[in-house]
Amino acid sequence: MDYFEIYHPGLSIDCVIFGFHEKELKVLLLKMQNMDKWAVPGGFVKKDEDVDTAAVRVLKERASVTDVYLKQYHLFGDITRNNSAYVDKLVDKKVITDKSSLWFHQRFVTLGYYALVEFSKVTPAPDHISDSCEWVSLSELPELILDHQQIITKALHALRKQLKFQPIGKNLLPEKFTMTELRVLYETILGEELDRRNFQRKMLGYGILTKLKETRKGGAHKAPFLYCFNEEIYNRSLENGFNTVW
Amino acid sequence: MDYFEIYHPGLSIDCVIFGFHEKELKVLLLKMQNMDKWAVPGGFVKKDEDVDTAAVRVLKERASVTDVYLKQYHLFGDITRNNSAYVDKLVDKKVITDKSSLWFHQRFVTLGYYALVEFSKVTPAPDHISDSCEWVSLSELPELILDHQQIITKALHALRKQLKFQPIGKNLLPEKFTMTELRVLYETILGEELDRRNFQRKMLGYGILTKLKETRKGGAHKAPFLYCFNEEIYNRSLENGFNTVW
DNA sequence: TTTCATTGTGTCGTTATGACATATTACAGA
DNA sequence: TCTGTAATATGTCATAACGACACAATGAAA
Repeated sequence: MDYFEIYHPGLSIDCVIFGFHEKELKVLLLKMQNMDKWAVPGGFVKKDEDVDTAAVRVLKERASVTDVYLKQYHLFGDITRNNSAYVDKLVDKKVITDKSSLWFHQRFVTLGYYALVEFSKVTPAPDHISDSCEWVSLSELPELILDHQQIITKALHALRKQLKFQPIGKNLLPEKFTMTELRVLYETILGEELDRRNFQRKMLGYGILTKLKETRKGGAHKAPFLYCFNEEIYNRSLENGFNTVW
Repeated sequence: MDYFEIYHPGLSIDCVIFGFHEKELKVLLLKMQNMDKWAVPGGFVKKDEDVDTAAVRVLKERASVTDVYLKQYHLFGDITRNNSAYVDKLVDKKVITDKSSLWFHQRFVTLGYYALVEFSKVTPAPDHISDSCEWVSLSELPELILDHQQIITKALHALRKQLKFQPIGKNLLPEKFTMTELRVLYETILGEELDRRNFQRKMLGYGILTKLKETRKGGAHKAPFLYCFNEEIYNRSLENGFNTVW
């Protein structure tokens, strides 16, 4: 494969995939073959491809993830994000061929996207250049290549900022969910506890939720009602934002 | 000049420079030599240069603007932003040489920055490849090259979003200003009127302003007090944001 | 049947907000 | 010098939003 023919030079894409499970925010990470460091799924932009399209493709190719909320949040373009040493190691471990190392030795800027996906809909599977693919808690991040730690941190901050004035949850929760599950999602992203009763009042005030007749049985306690998002109002709020803040 | 030697391939930078004058939000535009369309000041990223540094350099080289608030807001990477036709015209008009046209014919993605500057501190002056440089009202934008219209529109939206939960004004207003001047700035950016009295109450509530003893005389009316920003609290609010919204 | 954990709903005092009234004052013109 | 004008400084008031918290309801387990 001749990278130089196919791909836009010096530009890569990295996708921070967020999932929510067991009261924790997780990211989907890959481990390169024979390497001991992890990475966010990434890839390159084809010469005749929109960058947004490339991001969707990368998600699909490298993490088998489709149908997600995907958002461009930052271009990482510091000169210090040099991967020469790393590339040599990749060549050494035969993850990439010596011939293609010329491509990888270029200086790259990388465009960061974050994706919100429903945890249960993703079956982590390594692609042909990774030997593992796993959900990892944000609190237990392993050692990451290059500046991927920073890329994840900045994605989280961007997500928090978005949460402040836009609805969130549609791609992180199953179709039906309880108010508590939604609140715990907010608490997890924000990293702080929210009052159960006030949260409900405020959230219902936005009108983005539809209360269902069903309840979720199973716990040794009163069965909570299920909710789903009102697509129309949800999407309108995504566009216009709330005029309030968490 | 051999662009291929010096610059990072396929990556450009465009800076939307906002200034505020006579109750209007303006942007600084350049007109290329012998061309009838205008452009936002832009440039390329050197191979050994951080993209943020490149943005600062571009501002300085092309618009003689220094000491500004500068923020990266979006990478424009659609394949439709093709400039082949435009480049041919540039060659035709001898704005660029035929030799360097190879560089310009590449597909480019462009990184958008917006800059906030104090109107009076800038003396628009065309650089060596432009034949004019002017402040232009957002409401009276001339015909622009490529997708520069979209680049400006998106910058304005990003600025509005920022305004919603961060202080703004330090780089758009002179050191000392009246409450009315600050409010009119907000009104201009938001595109809506705000209640004079409620604005003052809310703004003072943030604590980012220091009321001065001086007043601005000159009008046939009560002289308004002058204010300046409390640097420390202003900067802290820039970091953390307000927990409220305009 | 009792207990427990968690949910549904409501209250209350405080603060923030939007709408608006009134007093103040620099300058212009009589 | 006095008065009118235009804009500012400051305050009031009713309402809405918010944070803190109380208590009843209910599914399942003991």
